[in-house]
Amino acid sequence: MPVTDEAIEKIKAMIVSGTLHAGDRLPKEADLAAELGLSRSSLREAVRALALVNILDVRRGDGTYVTSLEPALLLEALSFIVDFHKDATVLEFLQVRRILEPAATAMAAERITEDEITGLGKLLDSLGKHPEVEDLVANDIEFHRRIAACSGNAVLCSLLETLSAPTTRARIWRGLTQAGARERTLDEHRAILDALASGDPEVARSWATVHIAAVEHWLASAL
Amino acid sequence: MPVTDEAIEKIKAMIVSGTLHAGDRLPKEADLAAELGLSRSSLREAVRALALVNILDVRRGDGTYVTSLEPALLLEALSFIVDFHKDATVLEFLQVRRILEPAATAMAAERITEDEITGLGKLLDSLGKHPEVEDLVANDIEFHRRIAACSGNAVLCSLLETLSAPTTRARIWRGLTQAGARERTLDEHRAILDALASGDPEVARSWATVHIAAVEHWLASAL
DNA sequence: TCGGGACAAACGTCGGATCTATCGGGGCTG
DNA sequence: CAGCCCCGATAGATCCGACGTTTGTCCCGA
Repeated sequence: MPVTDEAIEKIKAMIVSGTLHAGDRLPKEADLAAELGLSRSSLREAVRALALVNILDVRRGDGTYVTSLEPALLLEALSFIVDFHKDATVLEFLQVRRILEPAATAMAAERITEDEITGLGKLLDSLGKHPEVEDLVANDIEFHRRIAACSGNAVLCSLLETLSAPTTRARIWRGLTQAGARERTLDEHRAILDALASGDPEVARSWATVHIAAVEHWLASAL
Repeated sequence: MPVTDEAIEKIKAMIVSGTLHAGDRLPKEADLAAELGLSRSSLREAVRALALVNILDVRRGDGTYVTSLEPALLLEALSFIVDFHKDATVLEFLQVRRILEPAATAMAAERITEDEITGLGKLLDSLGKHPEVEDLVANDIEFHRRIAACSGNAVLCSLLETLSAPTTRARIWRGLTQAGARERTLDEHRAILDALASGDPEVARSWATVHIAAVEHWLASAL
């Protein structure tokens, strides 16, 4: 195994074992390199790799730190990976989203607060009656993101955020080509919000399912 | 932005835009470095980072290649990230798994073949009446993995595999401490298999839910 | 035709030189 | 005395050039 890979494993082990805690600062490159028994160049490769996946945070002129290691931060790196998937895989992502989103919405229905409901209402209101497709989709994403946040599960929330991204283009495309898609989206968002407001998980779940299935079916037939 | 990050973006762009296809070989380090306008050292950092997330495959003495970019391969990198999550987050992962696994099982019920059902039966039979906990958990993981594979959704399958890993220790711990947990697991696996064999998605889904909820409830009370 | 060995290509590792961003302290100024 | 500015120390950023090691290939001989 290359020394660089070894270094990655060692640093990982130091964090997982608790030798290094979240937020801790690593020894400077030269020292850490000596400690791990490799050159600074090789160590830098290891550090860079860990920085790409948000494990380490390198601050030029300051030092290298372990990040907070929060699920949201680490799962964010997943979006980098997802970017490499072409349209052919989008349908699979959408199917997974159709599984997670209704569940998250149902969970949110049981935990959401008055303030959050009010905020969601204002969010939907901020779009006019006849919004541009891009604005509609942006609003769509924000709407679902906030609901996911109310599920109380950070992993679920981050995962949904990541999975939603690659379907953005598909949603815009649909809004542009399918008649009635915009109105339908707006209506369904209202319905989801109503279900959340009345604290009804099952109705919320159903509307979320319907909402995403609409995109999914359109996409499946469009491909 | 550091030149290394730029290089990462550029290589990523080359792949996403189609300039580089899956399986393609990259120019040798020296040439690519010159092409991107940076030193070999910096380029190597970029390449190493992309290799960590399975975008690139570096073969010593041969060259650097773009991987197949299959969802399974790229999502595999997620496990590296998941390793950093401590027990506190395991419950959240388990909750997500409780959402996905029943859905995957239900999907599998509609697509599974006779051969696959037979194979699953043999898998369960391969455990004796009173298996060791480690063997039971290994069997458990394989059982669910095969079912997920039958869902026909590679993204879902990889995601489940990744999410299942961090809950392994929890499952072993449960098997060791909770009376009747082993028998219960065996019985539930049989029930899931029966539901799959009869091609009944809803029953399969329900058993899968029950199966995972059992672990979840135990873990929630044990923490 | 098959096998082995030598050669070349490409990645792996190293050490050091130089640049630059950041932080913190000391001194100047109001 | 408080606040601001400048400067030096620190630590990462980048580059360079050299050498080691592995792998793939081609050629030659049995």
